[in-house]
Amino acid sequence: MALEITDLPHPARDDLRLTDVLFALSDPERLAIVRQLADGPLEMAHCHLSDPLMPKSTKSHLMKVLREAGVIRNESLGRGRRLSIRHEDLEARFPGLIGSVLGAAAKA
Amino acid sequence: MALEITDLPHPARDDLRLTDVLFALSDPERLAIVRQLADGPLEMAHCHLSDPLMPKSTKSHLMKVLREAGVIRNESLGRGRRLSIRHEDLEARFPGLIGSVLGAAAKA
DNA sequence: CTGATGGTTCGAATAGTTTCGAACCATTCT
DNA sequence: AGAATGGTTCGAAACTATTCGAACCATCAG
Repeated sequence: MALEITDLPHPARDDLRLTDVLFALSDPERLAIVRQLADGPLEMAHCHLSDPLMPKSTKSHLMKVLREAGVIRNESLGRGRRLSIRHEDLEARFPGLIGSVLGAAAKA
Repeated sequence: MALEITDLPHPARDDLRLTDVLFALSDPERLAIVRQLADGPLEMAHCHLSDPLMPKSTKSHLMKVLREAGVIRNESLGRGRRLSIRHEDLEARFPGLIGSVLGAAAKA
């Protein structure tokens, strides 16, 4: 029996902290990831970064920050991972926030 | 003729960057300051921090981060300084953002 | 002018974040 | 089972942010 990497820890809805969410979204690379998820879940392998040569450990770390802040969900799917925005949880705790961030990010 | 500290540099509306704004708001102390300004401008001396013993250089630095991100305005007024949220500029560039952040911060 | 009040700036120490290779885990395909 | 694909974790180096004292600037009161 090993470490069960398959299920990564996600904070509960009530444990989401506004400042953590804002921090997670305050990095251009992470914000770009969230934008790609705006239209629905994506497999991590199909989620690009600005630099396609970026090592996978770096990409994984970016996802970790977003996940630990409660912005995204990261589930095992087949041999990869499926990423999605935690819309309902975010909306319940911080109404309108993710929408205005995505709206503002889209304009640029 | 000295350095004219009286007028501090503020970014122009079109130079505001979403990630900088989110970063500025991602610190609990800075977010608390912005909340105090939500109901209108305040003199810096009347704007409290969680720790009333915090040195003024630290307080000044927190204000600087908020100002350089374009979240607040910091104007000379009498012997002190008057702080205010740059509502119009923020609303023009990132509609709904500051409102949802303040709304979410208020619930707690 | 002098002193008191209110803030900014600078520099240095501390703390936290990011980056990335190496090692490892999990699933699928042959 | 073995090999390939897709991700996570760990640790160390590089970078960035925070904290705070000391020095300084600006305005007002006497």
